[in-house]
Amino acid sequence: MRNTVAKTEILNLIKSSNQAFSHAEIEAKLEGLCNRVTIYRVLERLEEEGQIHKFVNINGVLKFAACHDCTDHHHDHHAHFNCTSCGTVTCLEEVEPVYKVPKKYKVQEVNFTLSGLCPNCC
Amino acid sequence: MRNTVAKTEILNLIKSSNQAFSHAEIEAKLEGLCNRVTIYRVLERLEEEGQIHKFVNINGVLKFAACHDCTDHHHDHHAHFNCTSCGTVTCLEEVEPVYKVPKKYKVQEVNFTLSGLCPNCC
DNA sequence: AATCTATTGCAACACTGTTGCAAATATAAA
DNA sequence: TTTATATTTGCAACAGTGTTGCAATAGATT
Repeated sequence: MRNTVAKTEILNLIKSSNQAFSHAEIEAKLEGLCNRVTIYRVLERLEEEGQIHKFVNINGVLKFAACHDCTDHHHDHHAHFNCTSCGTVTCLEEVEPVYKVPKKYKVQEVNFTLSGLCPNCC
Repeated sequence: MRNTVAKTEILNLIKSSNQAFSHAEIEAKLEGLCNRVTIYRVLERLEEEGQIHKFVNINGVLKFAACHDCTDHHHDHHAHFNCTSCGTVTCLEEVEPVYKVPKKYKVQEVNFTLSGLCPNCC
């Protein structure tokens, strides 16, 4: 993947935080640095590179967050916390659910999103 | 809540299955019985009544499914399985994740969605 | 049958995300 | 440094999901 201003800025933004960002939030932070479509495409490539991972928040919106212990692709199944008051979504890297599914299902991905009040809003 | 044809049909549809339905799927099954906005509003009321519960699937789309052991509101935290091949979403009533979150977070809801291949698509 | 209130249909809208295509630009090679 | 080329970008247009206001309709109760 080529090095471009858009890529650098978006990656810096995401890597600098343990929060997950939506496309709209990234667009606001970039203040017109690039077109909105470009943001979608950069996010797609960063995910393919394994630098970020994406998931759906409780409102059905895609969120993007930095990968810390991933190699070429996202592989851990940590939980995310979605605050219903301030809207922030945080990676809970240390929280992984334990569960047991009937063998007839072949599980490939896991979305485990908790919601409620974050420490700031409690 | 008043008894209307739309309410009856939508509730029958959802209760007759252990699958979760999206708005679009319900609209297709009802074959023009009522307006699409009505479907959204009936679903909203059925959820308030505790007859169905809703959650977001892996594509960010709302899914609605019957409540079996709920009283006035949905309160269990069972898993859902989203098949990436046929798109169906199934309630796994017997699967509940075990996890531990730092006390500073106040968890109110849980969305635990597994995805991969369902028994039919394996 | 009359009344009141909940429900419905319609139109219009906001938001999220995607696609095709031409123009611009990063990178590697000459 | 210039050239070549494949990637990236901007633009316009679009599809899908979900929401709102308002007037018309239809349950339920009297």
